[in-house]
Amino acid sequence: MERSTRQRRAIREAFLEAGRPLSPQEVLELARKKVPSLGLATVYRTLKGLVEEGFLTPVALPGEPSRYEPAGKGHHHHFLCRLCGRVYELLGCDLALEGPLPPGFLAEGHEVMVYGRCPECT
Amino acid sequence: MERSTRQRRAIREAFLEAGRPLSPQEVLELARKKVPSLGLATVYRTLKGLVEEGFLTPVALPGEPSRYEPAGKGHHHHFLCRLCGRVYELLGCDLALEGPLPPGFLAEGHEVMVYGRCPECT
DNA sequence: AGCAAGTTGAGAAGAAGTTTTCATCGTGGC
DNA sequence: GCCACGATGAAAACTTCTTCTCAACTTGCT
Repeated sequence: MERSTRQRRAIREAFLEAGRPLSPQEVLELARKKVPSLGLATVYRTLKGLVEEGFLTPVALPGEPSRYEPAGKGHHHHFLCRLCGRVYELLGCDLALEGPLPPGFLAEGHEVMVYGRCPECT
Repeated sequence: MERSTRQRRAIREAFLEAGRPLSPQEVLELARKKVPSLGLATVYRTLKGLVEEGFLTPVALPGEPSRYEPAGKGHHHHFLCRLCGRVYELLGCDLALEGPLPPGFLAEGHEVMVYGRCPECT
């Protein structure tokens, strides 16, 4: 059976409190505020479990370690701050794409990444 | 001084003939048709050189090894075939984004990846 | 409280892509 | 054609991220 441990609670809370996609390293740092002894292996194990159980979904980015965010949000995209490396969620999607493709191509989905500076790094 | 070798010519030609972004592995396979003894280390060395000299630019994608494409093209995006893994260039950019950002965010650029099936994989 | 079984932390190990090492080869200037 | 020096190929090493191992610890049930 799956147990509720201090570590798992701390990791879940980290996501709810951060309100943005987190990398395993960020999860480690945030959750250590509550459970200082927390190890990286536990973070990875727990992330894996939370993805399988449907609480989180992975967010893949080019040349960066994956982030994770609470699942169940609608279609949206992300913003990566070039200074601090934090990822934020962008609500909605204005992309009217998936029409002007060359013949023979069939679109099944898309990802948009916006790069720039976040409010913290102005 | 920088020499013109069979290997480097083969790698350059691979890009001109492929007409799409190539991964180091793809470069190896294509260029080996002309220089069968070609090694992966040479591919990486040459790619690095071609990027520095401005002939190629890297194309980073989420969870995939970087592709490279001839530099100097205008702003455009890419299509990744989920079956064969090939990347194609999409001309133009319909993205009217970079306006509806939350306050405090400053956009400096963006990337769009479209996923689906390419003509080869229908 | 007692205990079986799941969980944890630290370090080792693994995976995947990229770079370095080094002996040998090839290019281009003379 | 000669030769210095850059380039090559194969394998080892390296990076970065992720997973595994295992002894020690917790949790949840009784």
